[in-house]
Amino acid sequence: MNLATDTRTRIIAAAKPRFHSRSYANVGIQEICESAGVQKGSFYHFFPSKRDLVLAVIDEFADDWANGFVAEAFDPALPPMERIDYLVDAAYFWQKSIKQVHGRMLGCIFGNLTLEVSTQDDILRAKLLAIFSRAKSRFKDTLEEAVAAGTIAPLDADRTAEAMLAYLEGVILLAKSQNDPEVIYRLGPAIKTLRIEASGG
Amino acid sequence: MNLATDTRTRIIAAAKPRFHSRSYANVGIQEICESAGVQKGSFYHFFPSKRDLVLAVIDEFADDWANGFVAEAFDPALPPMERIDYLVDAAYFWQKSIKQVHGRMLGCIFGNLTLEVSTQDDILRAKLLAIFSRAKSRFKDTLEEAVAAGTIAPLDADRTAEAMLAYLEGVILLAKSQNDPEVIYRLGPAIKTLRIEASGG
DNA sequence: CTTGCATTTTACCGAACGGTCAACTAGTAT
DNA sequence: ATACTAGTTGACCGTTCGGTAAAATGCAAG
Repeated sequence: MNLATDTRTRIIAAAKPRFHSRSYANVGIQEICESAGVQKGSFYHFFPSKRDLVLAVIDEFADDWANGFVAEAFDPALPPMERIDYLVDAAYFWQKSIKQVHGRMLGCIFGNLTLEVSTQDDILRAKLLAIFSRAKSRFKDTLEEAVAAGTIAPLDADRTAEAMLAYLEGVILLAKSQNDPEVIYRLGPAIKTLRIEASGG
Repeated sequence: MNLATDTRTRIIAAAKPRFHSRSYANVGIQEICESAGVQKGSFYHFFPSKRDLVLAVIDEFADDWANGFVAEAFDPALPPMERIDYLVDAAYFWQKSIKQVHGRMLGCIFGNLTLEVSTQDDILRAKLLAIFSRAKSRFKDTLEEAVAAGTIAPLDADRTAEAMLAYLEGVILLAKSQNDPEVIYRLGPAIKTLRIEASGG
């Protein structure tokens, strides 16, 4: 059972950087198996299909984030709006370090996959949507706390949270198009200028 | 020559909706040829490679936009900031009509392709980057005009333009993840709240 | 010692991939 | 009439795709 778990783990570990740096369609199962030192038959013992693999990969990336930068950024000890700054900074430094190692800016794997597969696979789309929903909730809670603390004027926290998430994804997209993480540094802080007013009371 | 031009045109016409609704890697040349009623050998008479086809497809989409909604939106007769509203509205209505016909929100082809291929093909990335650069310039000119007219307070027009473009792409990404163009309607107008202050005078 | 189960190996499937090639057709210019 | 050229055809290349099936292996419980 230890070995088995290890095989599954190795498959996911081999798949993660590949899906991140290329695309879903462009990474083959054979390549993943070779890199993980696993036979293809073994692969299909653990994953019914390629889609199930990418589902597991998405979960791992989400966990990495949740336990890493996101946990640091949304630290209740920080003043609410500083958490948002922290998150943007984290995205910047992460992309920058990836570029230093890999030579390219890889962007956000959730955004990448969303644009590639969400018209073709509703299960994948739903999974990605759930990730974005959680992210939005973090922003929303933070905004509500900031309003309660009087740090910012009252607003529609739900919509503004969604807008901020959109902006962050858009900034990373533009940065990827320039292969330059400095775009995040340049544009990221403006996330706090986004506002959607509360409607009707 | 008329017939030849027609073949090339038919190939591009067949390719456009496919690249838009699926992805670069997921659309094969064979499928495009079948849909266009063209033999594969004929395809390679007009396009040296698949990449050259998608380059031509990108150009056509860019022309469609430039001659369509963009020309309407950035009408000098409109007050500057209303042009930005117009563009967001245009994106909304376009995505909505695509969804009505196609059943799905397809998003922005430039954003889609950027996230899919820009780590794998620098020529495609450069082409996409050029498209984004032009879009940014439109925003920038508009912002400068608005500042000159006193409609908005002075700001860093270049960076704010880039931020607005990023936001628009991000909103479309999020809308695609929900397969719901209403996201654009909901979040789009907040584009005007984005501001990056001019640095150092 | 044996049964049973999880895991692994190996060979294989049909289909699709991007791209090539030589032969052929048709129109045009000399 | 002939030569040249743009366009078209259809067969073909080797490779890779996601996925399957059966046999072999290892291990643990009865």
